[in-house]
Amino acid sequence: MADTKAKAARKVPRGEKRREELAEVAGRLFLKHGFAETTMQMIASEAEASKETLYRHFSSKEALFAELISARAAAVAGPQSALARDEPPATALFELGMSLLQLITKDEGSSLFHIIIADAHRAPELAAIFYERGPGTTLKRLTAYLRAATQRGQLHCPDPRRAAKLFVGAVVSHHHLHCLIGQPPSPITPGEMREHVQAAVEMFLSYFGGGTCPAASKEESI
Amino acid sequence: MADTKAKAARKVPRGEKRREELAEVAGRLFLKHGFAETTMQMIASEAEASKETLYRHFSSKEALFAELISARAAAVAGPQSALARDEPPATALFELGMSLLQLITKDEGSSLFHIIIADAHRAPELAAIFYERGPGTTLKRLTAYLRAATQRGQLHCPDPRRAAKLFVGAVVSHHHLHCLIGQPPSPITPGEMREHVQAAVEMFLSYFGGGTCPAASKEESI
DNA sequence: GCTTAACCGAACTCACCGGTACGCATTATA
DNA sequence: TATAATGCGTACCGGTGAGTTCGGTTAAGC
Repeated sequence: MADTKAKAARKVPRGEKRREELAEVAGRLFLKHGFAETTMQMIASEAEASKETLYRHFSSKEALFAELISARAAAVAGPQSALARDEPPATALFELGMSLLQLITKDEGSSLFHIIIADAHRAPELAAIFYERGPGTTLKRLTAYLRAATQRGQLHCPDPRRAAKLFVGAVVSHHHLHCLIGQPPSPITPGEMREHVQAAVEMFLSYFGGGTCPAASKEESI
Repeated sequence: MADTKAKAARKVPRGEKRREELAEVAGRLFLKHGFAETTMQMIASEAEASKETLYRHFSSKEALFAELISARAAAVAGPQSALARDEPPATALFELGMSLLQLITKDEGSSLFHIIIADAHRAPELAAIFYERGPGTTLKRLTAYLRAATQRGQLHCPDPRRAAKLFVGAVVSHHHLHCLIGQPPSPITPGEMREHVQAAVEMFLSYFGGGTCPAASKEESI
């Protein structure tokens, strides 16, 4: 008798479990539609809950949003394992570039950026958290890697932080803008992605390379 | 008798003049607060007008927004005179980079980007117009310049469009992100800006340079 | 099995905003 | 000076969404 209706079979969990369910649904909707276009009613309906339950677990829409977004901010830092493994520059940079580009063009990453930017004026502290955990962390890791590689003699970066900005920018910028604005025409093939990253790596190494790169120019090696 | 009250002195113009006033105020507010956070009442009050006057001149909020934003989109393409003058690559790229960076960090440019991105989902056709007149135009001009310079033997860019993306990205990306997110810590000094652009130019020329640049590497000059 | 806390649905308050209507003042023009 | 257009202030309509309330229901713990 409890199973006759299609959706009646669901056993509704209580407490923490329910909270997590709600959070998961809310996160999905916020990423998909943005803050303003997502209503508390939408979240409740999608989770087959009532608004009261939602408000019992989260004090306000603002609080819910902040909790979810800041929890996901770390995802934008990506794995970047190649930097940690101290691979040679050519492979480390290539791997980093690819993972960044994939992150940005993937739905989740792009949406997160999109939302943070759209709501930066309304929730600046959230934007700061996002930057620190995401792009800021990436930049710091790459800077550290470049500094270490320079000390090892693999690279020649007198200002590793600036070099890091240049590399990341060259790899990411154009496609990032396209994703943020909503690119209809160019879905970016994997092959195109590899070519772009490869070109950025070669350009970078031609200037900052210390000898490992075959096409590197040897200026005065002071 | 008409001058006793502080604001009573103002002679309110009619017709096209009034329309331009309203448009100017609306544009300022839209750029400052975004589409959703700007109400028609705010615009009317700020212009010392009434809502009815506003609606007499503009059919809807949407139409007003679209008219203003698309009119300003061209501003993001910038002057880029150095490219047109066929200057040597080192100076042309430096000038372009500086003008882009100034544009992006300036209030107006940054806000325009911000709004377009925030409302890309609601007004995709507006985003498309913006991209085409702004960044798209810049990219096309730079690509054309790089191709011409390659034919002149000043550069070696087998794929000028990709090279253009790499250069623009390296110059712009990091600071652009900061401005979009709302950077509290780094207002960017003019000196820092020059250094950054200079570094990007040198990196670019070390890979794509054809001989004019003093620090350029000479590979095979096919 | 009984109690209790969590859950549900639905209706409600409150505020805000886009857009409209109306009555009156001001200005340009003939 | 008469007239029509334009502008102003205010009140109003319709809709929407955040957050609350309440009576009834369901699951978990003892």
